[in-house]
Amino acid sequence: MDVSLLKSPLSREMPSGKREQTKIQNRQLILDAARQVFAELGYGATTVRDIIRATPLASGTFYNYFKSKEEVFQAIRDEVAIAIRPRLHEERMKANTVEEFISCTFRTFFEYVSDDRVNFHAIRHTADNTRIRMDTPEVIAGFEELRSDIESAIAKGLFPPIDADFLMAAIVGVAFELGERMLGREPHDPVAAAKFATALFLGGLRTLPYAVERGVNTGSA
Amino acid sequence: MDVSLLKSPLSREMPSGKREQTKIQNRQLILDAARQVFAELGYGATTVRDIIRATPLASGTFYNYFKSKEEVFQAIRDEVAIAIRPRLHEERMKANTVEEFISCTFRTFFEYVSDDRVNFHAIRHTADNTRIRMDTPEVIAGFEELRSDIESAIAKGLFPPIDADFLMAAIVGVAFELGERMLGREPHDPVAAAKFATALFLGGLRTLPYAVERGVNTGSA
DNA sequence: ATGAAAATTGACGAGGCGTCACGAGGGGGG
DNA sequence: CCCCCCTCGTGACGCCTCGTCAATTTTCAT
Repeated sequence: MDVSLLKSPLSREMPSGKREQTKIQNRQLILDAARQVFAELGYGATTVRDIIRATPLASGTFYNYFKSKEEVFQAIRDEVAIAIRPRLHEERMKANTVEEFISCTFRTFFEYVSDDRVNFHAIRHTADNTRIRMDTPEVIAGFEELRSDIESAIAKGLFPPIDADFLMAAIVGVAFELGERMLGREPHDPVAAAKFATALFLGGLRTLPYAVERGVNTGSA
Repeated sequence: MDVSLLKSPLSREMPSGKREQTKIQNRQLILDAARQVFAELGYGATTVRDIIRATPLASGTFYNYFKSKEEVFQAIRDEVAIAIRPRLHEERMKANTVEEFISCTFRTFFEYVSDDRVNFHAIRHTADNTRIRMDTPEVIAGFEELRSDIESAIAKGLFPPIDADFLMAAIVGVAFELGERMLGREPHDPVAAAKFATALFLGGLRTLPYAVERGVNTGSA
C-alpha cells in the first residue's frame, strides 16, 4: 500500500518504463525517416507511406504519432525553432545597444542555419523550383518573441518608437531570404551574411559592406 | 509550353479557329476553377479532381493542359509575375536616385499586392498555418531582373559597389514579408508599408517612420 | 500468473492518380 | 459541299495512397 502510493507518483518523474521508451523511440524513428525521405524526394512528392516504408513500423502505427506528413514536417520545424529561439532571446537580452541587438540576432540565426544542415536540408528543397515555408506555432512564437523583444527595447529607449510589427517582419524576411542565399554559396559564410544584414538595418544601403569578390562580402563603408 | 510558338507560321497572327479558341477557353476554365478551389480549400488540400469537378471538363482533359496541380499553381503565380515584372522594371529604369529606385520598387509592389486580391487570396491561405512560396521561372526571372537592375545602378554610380545578390535577397525578403503583414491589416495601406521599407533601406533603423497608432505608420525621423 | 490497458499490425473500403483506347467533331483537300 | 484525317475531349481502368479498425501482441499492475 505504502509502496504503491509512493511508486506511482514518483514514477511520473522518470518515464523509464518500457512503454514510454518505445514511444519516444518510435517517434524519433519516424522523424528521422521523414527527414531523410523529405531530403531525398522533396516534401511535396513524399507520401506518408514513403516515410513508414523507411521505418520498421506498420502503416497504422504512423497515425498513432502524427496525423499527416504535414504534422511531421511541423514537428521537424518545431525542433529547429525550439532549439534556436532561446539562444536568440538570450542574446538579445544581453544587448545594450541597437547594434548589439541587431547584430547578435542575425549572427546567431545565420550560424545556426549554417550548422544545422540536416534539418535545413530536409526542409529546404522540395519539388522542382518550389519552396515551402511553414509557420508552425513554435516558429510563430519565435516571431512574436522577436516582436516583444523589440517592444521591450523600445520601452527601454534602445529603439525609437517604430512599428515593432513591421520591423519584426522585415528582420524575419531578411533573415530567411539571406539565409537561403547564404546556403546557396560555397563556403557558407554566416559572418558575412550577418554583417550585411546588420549594416542594412543599422544604416541602410549607404553603410553596407562593399562586395570585393564574386558574391563574398568584406570590408565596410 | 507556349502554344502560339508551336503553331503553323501563318496562323500565328490570329488564333481564331474554333480549335484554338476552345483550347484557350479550356485553359482559362481550369485556371479560374483552380483559383477558386485553392482559395476555398487551400492549396495543400486541393486535388486535381477538385479542380476539374469545378469545371465542365472531364478528368482526362486536365492533363492535356497541366501536368499536376503544382503546374496550375505555377501558372497562376506566373500570371502575377508577368503582370508585375514590367511595371517594376520600368519604374526602376526611370529612377535617377537611390531613393527613387528603392521607393518605387516597394510602392509598386505593395500596391499591386493590395490590388490583385483574387490571385493573392488564391495563393495565400493554404492549410492551417502553412505558407507556400513557389518560385516559378517567371518569379525567379523577376528576382534576377531586380539584381540586374541593381547591378546597372551600381555601374551608373547610383549605388555603391555592394553585393547585388544579397541586396536583391534582402529586398525580396522584406517585400514578401511586409506584404504579408500588410494584407493582415485592415485597411491595407501599401503606402505606409512602402514608406517603412524604403526608410529601412535608405537609412536603416534610425530613419524609420514612427508608429503613431496601432499598427499604422506615419511621420518620419 | 493473470487480466486489463495500451500499442502495433496489416487488411480494407474509399477515393485520387495518371493513362489510354475510343469517339466526336473541327479543318483542310478534293 | 463532302469526306477523311487528325486533334482533342472523354471516362473507365489499374495502381496507389489514404485513414480506419478489429484482431493481436506487448506491457504493466496486482
